[in-house]
Amino acid sequence: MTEPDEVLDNLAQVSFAVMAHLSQVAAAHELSLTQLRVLGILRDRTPKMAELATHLGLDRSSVSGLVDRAARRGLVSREASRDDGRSVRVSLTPAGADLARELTAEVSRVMAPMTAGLGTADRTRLGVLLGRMLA
Amino acid sequence: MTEPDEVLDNLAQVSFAVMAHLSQVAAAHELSLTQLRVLGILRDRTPKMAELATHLGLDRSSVSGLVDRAARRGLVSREASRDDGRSVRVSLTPAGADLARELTAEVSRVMAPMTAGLGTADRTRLGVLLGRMLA
DNA sequence: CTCCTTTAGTTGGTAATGCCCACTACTTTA
DNA sequence: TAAAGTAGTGGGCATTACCAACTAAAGGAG
Repeated sequence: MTEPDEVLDNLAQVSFAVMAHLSQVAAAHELSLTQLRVLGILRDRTPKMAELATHLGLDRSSVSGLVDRAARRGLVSREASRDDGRSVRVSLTPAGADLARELTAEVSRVMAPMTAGLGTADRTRLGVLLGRMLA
Repeated sequence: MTEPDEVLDNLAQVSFAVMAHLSQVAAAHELSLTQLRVLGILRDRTPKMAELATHLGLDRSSVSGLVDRAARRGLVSREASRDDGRSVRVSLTPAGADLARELTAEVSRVMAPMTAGLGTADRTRLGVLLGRMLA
């Protein structure tokens, strides 16, 4: 086969499409893709800055500014950790949680067409296969 | 079920993992994700600036600088279109083509572990399902 | 054939991203 | 208690990507 690898190629292609959709939703709310991601992460977590950085695959200093800007918009807040005077926990504000919910719904809506061509069974199968890749 | 949508959720998750891998390969060669993408696109195309912009989902002005920087590194070149004195065609230089090949191989290598947990049959099935989404 | 409009691309200005490095402040270890 | 390590911030930098304004080249209407 001359194919570099069809699965990986398709996977990359689809991933770019997903990113385009996510960026679109983010942009519609004046957010960057990273900010959208932050809100998504904070939906079910309250990490320290360093943990958030690891999660995002970014430098700590990058996350500082990121959280700064999100905080300035009233979407997240910092709370000093009581057990460790150095750390800071980041969490969603009520407004941030509202926005996160809204974004989640909108992402579902925007991404839905991507799997529209698959039948119910195939959709499920895809979900399982993707889930297996995350393990 | 409280799940918003497992398929889409997994898809987004996997997509971020893919992006992380691609970014990693790009960074190893002092390239941004977008630059990597440009090289990938130019592997089998010689688009005009506007076409490249559409393909990337970026503004024309963004692509100008992008191509500038890639050209400064000797990876791509601009050629004036003969039939339309306004357009410019972008193509890979030999060095750019070499790098693109190398990047392709490296991406395959880096991404391979993602599908390692799937058997041959499931791998193929996944490829088909993803391919169907691109149609 | 000349105007007028449209299209292709670049430039300049701005905000955000994300890196590295240096720094402060608080822990932990020795 | 001193030294080493860890958490987070801030400055400096190049890049990214937007918009708006611009130049140059086609295309259309009269």
